[in-house]
Parts: sequence; C-alpha cells; structure tokens
Amino acid sequence: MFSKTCEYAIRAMLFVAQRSNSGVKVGIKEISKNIDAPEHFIAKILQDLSRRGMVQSSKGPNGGFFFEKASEDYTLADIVRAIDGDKIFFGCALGLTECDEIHPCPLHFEMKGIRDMIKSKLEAVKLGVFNKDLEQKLIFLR
Amino acid sequence: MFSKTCEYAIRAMLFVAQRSNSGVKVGIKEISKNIDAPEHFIAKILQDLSRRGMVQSSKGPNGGFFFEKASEDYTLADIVRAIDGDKIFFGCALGLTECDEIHPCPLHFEMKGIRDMIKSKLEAVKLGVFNKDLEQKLIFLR
DNA sequence: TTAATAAAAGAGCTTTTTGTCCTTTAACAA
DNA sequence: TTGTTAAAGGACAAAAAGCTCTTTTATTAA
Repeated sequence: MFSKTCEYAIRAMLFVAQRSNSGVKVGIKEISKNIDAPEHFIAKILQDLSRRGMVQSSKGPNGGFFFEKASEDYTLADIVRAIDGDKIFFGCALGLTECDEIHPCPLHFEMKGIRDMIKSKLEAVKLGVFNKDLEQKLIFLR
Repeated sequence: MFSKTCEYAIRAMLFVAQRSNSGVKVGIKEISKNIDAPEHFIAKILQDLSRRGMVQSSKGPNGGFFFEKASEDYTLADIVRAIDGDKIFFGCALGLTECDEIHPCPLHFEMKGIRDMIKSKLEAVKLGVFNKDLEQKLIFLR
C-alpha cells in the first residue's frame, strides 16, 4: 500500500508528534528505537520532511526533531504525498498510463471508490490525533 | 497498490480470457502488443501462472495461451495472491510485524475496512466477466 | 574558545524488482 | 524426418528501493 520509506515516515512523524506534545525534542536514536526502524535511514527521511518544513529540527546538544504548533495540522495524506506522490490516490490499479471515465481499465470504477475512501481517511487524520492513545499504549508504532 | 508484475498478470489474463472465449489461442507477441507490456517479461509471468494451472498453454504452430472452461472461474484475487501474496489483504499499512486487534497500529481499524473491501471486490470478479465489455471496447487493457 | 553533541549532507552499498537475451523443448506440418 | 513455430527455462542486466557509513555543519555548554 505504502512504500517502506513512507511507512517509516508516518511512524516517525507520529512519534515526534506525541513527544513534541510534551514539549520535548527527540533525537534520531530515540525515534529509531521507538518505531523499530533503521537509524540512518529514518535520518534521511526526516531530513527530507524537515526541508519541506513538515517537521522542525535543531542541531547540537538537546537538539532533535520537534513540531511547531502549525506542523501538527499536517495530515497523513500530506506525508504520503510528500514521500510516495499521489499515485495511490489517483493512479490506475492496472498501471495504464491513461485511465479515466472515458478510457477506463476494467477496474477503474471499482477502484475509484476505494481510492477516494483512502484519500478522505488519510486527509482527515492530523498528526496530533493519536497522541493520547499512543501515550496510553492503546496503539503502537512498533 | 499491486506490483508491476501483478498489473501485467491481470491485464494479460483478462486479455487471454477474452480471446479464449472465442476459442482462440493467443501468443506472447499478440498479448504483449494488446496490453502494452514487455514481451519477455509477460512470458515469464504467464509461465508462472501456467505452472500453477491458472492458464493453459501449448507449444508449436498454432500454440499459445488459452483457458479451459474451469480456469475462467479464477478470480482477480487468485491472481493477486499468486503473484503478490496476501500482504495487500492482511498486511499492516504501517509495516508493523505484529498488528492486530490487541496490538494495533494507529491505522489498523481505519484500514481494516478498506482491505476487506478490496478483498471482497477482487474475490467477486472472475476472469471472464469483462469479456463482452472488452470486445465492445467499453473498457481497455492498454 | 574548545569539546561534545546531534542533525545535514554526500557517497556508496545491498537487495528486490523489473526487464532482456539466448538456448532448449515440444508440437505441428510439409 | 526435417524444418518451423512458439512456449519453457536459465542466466544475466538495469533500475529502483532500501539501507549504511563517513564527513561536515550548527549548536550548546563548560
């Protein structure tokens, strides 16, 4: 469904969101441990998201990744779009380059609804909404 | 959503289904042209599906791929399972190795419904159902 | 102002996926 | 039986995805 990179990205961002909520910055090592993902790899991914302004970072002692208030308004759909593009929302399930209402693949109409559902669900989920459930260990990132 | 291999597989099988319906065997070249896919690559894919008995083939002049009656009862879900496995139906959207009702990832419950929909839709579609629409060019494989 | 810390950046490696090519085997027809 | 056709099989190549390592830069605190 998502690329591995995108899975890591979402898990990392949700983790930073939760910790950032308590006013703390988190380093790569801590993120890596808590979401069970390769350290250097998620470093790259967060670097990328950081350049896009979707997460903030600071270097040096007590540095790490964190969210400014506004950043918590990003949705899962934003992350997916940043990492995987919008193929999952609009691409053809059978890989046709042209696939739409007037030139549909056999699954076009069946899949339309599913894609729309995925899109609207991911667009409805802001990064901060899982903070409490994560803290209470009702849901998990690893 | 599906691997490229799986996209080709579905398109190739739907094409064979339609032609086979008219009692004709189709060669790799013709399939390749009609679904716009690399010749040698889909040869491999069909070889694989043929070994599994999901499509029939014969060598030599007038040889090619075709369906025995029973083969038209295979569903798109069967093809997907044969090529990509059942990750798309049961895997965790965020890539957790353990993700279920008692140890869910943040998206577990949201995604459950979507996965079930995909599964039931693909399981409902037998290979032959598109034959007429394909013939009438209401839907396309390239 | 120096040492320590932690992210940024760049280069490179490994594995998987996708795609190609060549030889072999089976079927058929002349 | 011999030549032609078309799939089967094996080996290999290219590209993308996933992952690692090392150096540089910025920040902080002693």
